[in-house]
Amino acid sequence: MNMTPVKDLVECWEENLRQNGYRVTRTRRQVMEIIAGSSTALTPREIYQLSLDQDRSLGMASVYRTVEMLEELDLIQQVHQPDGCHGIWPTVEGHKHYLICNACGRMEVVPGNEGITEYITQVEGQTGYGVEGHWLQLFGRCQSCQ
Amino acid sequence: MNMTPVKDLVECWEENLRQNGYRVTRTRRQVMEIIAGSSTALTPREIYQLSLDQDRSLGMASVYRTVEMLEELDLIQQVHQPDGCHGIWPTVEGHKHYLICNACGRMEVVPGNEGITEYITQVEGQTGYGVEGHWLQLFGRCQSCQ
DNA sequence: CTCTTTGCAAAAGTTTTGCACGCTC
DNA sequence: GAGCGTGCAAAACTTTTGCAAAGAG
Repeated sequence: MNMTPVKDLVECWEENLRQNGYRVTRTRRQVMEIIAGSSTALTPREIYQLSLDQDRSLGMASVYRTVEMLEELDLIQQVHQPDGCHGIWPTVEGHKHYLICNACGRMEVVPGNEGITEYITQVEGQTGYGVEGHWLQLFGRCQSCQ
Repeated sequence: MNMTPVKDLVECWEENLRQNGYRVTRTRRQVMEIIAGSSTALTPREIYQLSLDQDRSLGMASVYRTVEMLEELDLIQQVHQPDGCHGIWPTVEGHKHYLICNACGRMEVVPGNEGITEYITQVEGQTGYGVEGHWLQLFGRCQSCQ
């Protein structure tokens, strides 16, 4: 359901970096490719570990700094996983509904629908809150883990 | 919207501890009261800090151990907050829909509705996933922060 | 060539663990 | 009283920071 090819996503991010005055370096590209190419949400440590398989490995500090920058540009975000840990995942425009497999960790993005919008309006009326954003995560088993 | 008085909630937890063979100690009661009495989700450090105001303060290790035990018994759970940090919050039976104020951090629990259930069925049909659980968090501003 | 970014290593912060003593049951 | 639970301090791990050297524009 995540239709964007990795390469396009990384190129889009690189463009975003340039426009915001950041340089596009080998290190940053490496981090972006690992995040964009993963089917699970990764921790900084996992990004670092994955870089060890490549011809040039990253420094932990650079992973943290790059992740911080990407978060600031709103290109990635942290998601909460069933085990209570954070993971890093590309930001998706519009509704943020994630579908996460409890067995293999695979994550996908699913579109929202009007039912959710109606529900939010209903909650606003009942509570007096002004709802500015929402975030839905569904946990289950993907087809291959059933 | 959280109707359970703190005292009842803590008593219910204590009962649960006993039934599972855990002892009810002063330390554990103190941690439970802090968590149950908070209107925001707390980190272990915050629980520890709050205990410093009391006549007897807790050890960090006991906070971690008590939190771990309460999580195991499914009496509390970690929630993801707008700033990306974890916080500890009492588990609510049934649907887990949280409403969090972006300004003051106040958290409330809101009931679900059929719109959500329909939505989930729709996603299952479209993706082939078996959805076992879901988790909705709404972010906004509570009445006093508007 | 300038000035940002990197990797290393050290520092700061968080979480876990071992152990002797204290407190529930 | 028996044995679980506590607090302390040390260890393990995670995240941040300072700085000289490397690399992008």
